Amino acid sequence: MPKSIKRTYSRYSRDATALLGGLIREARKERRLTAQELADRAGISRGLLQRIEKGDLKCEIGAVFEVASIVGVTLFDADEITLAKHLSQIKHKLALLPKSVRKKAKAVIDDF
Amino acid sequence: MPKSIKRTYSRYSRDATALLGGLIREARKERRLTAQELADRAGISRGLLQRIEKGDLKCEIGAVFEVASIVGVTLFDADEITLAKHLSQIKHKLALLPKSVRKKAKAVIDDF
DNA sequence: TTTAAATGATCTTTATATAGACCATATAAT
DNA sequence: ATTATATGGTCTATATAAAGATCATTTAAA
Repeated sequence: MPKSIKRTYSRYSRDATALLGGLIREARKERRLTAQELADRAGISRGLLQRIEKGDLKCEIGAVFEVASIVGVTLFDADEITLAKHLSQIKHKLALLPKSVRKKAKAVIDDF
Repeated sequence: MPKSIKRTYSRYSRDATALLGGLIREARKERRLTAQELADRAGISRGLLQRIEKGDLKCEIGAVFEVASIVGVTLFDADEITLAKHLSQIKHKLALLPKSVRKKAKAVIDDF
């Protein structure tokens, strides 16, 4: 990372991450798990769980999804079977699409 | 990070991340954007976009959500208004919950 | 078929996310 | 009210994610 990373995030990204974190926190409390307990189960530190629940955009998605699934917050509101089905469908559809996206070589000069 | 991080991920986390990446790739191609173009728009490198589309669990969630929203892949299948509403609802519900989770001080000895 | 472009992969450098420890505060239960 | 505990924050060391460059391969279009 040569130049320091200063990403900008859209409102949607910020809201979505904050909502996900809030849902996780709510689900954790409903299940009466302490932050430390949930962090242990997910194999992460308590500090990272705090950031996830706060909606910090700079957490790795794997850790977020792991915590979410432990407390029952599903992103695709899908059970495993449905999720796997969606996954195979996507792979199938992607196999049918062109492998690479090509731009038109030249713009059409249509106004002479 | 004293000890090297070797996280384990559940099948759900892996599938969900892979599905999300696949949906992003599909949406990108439908919109006829090259990987470089999408990466530029999201303010990330092409390499990171590649990992996101492959379903790499170790990408920051902010970058993933940003890319997803650019190509129109919504996680909460919610427009911004609905998302904001959910967000405020969550905050409200969290305000009503106990601030900290407490364990019962002592186990009940119920078998004498 | 030819060719230019898109993709996939690898490597290096550097910024940074994370673990783990610590401390202060808040708070639930006694 | 007291007290033990959960939470929130800070700090340091270190593993690692990301940028950017490069190269090979694939592939869509001419």
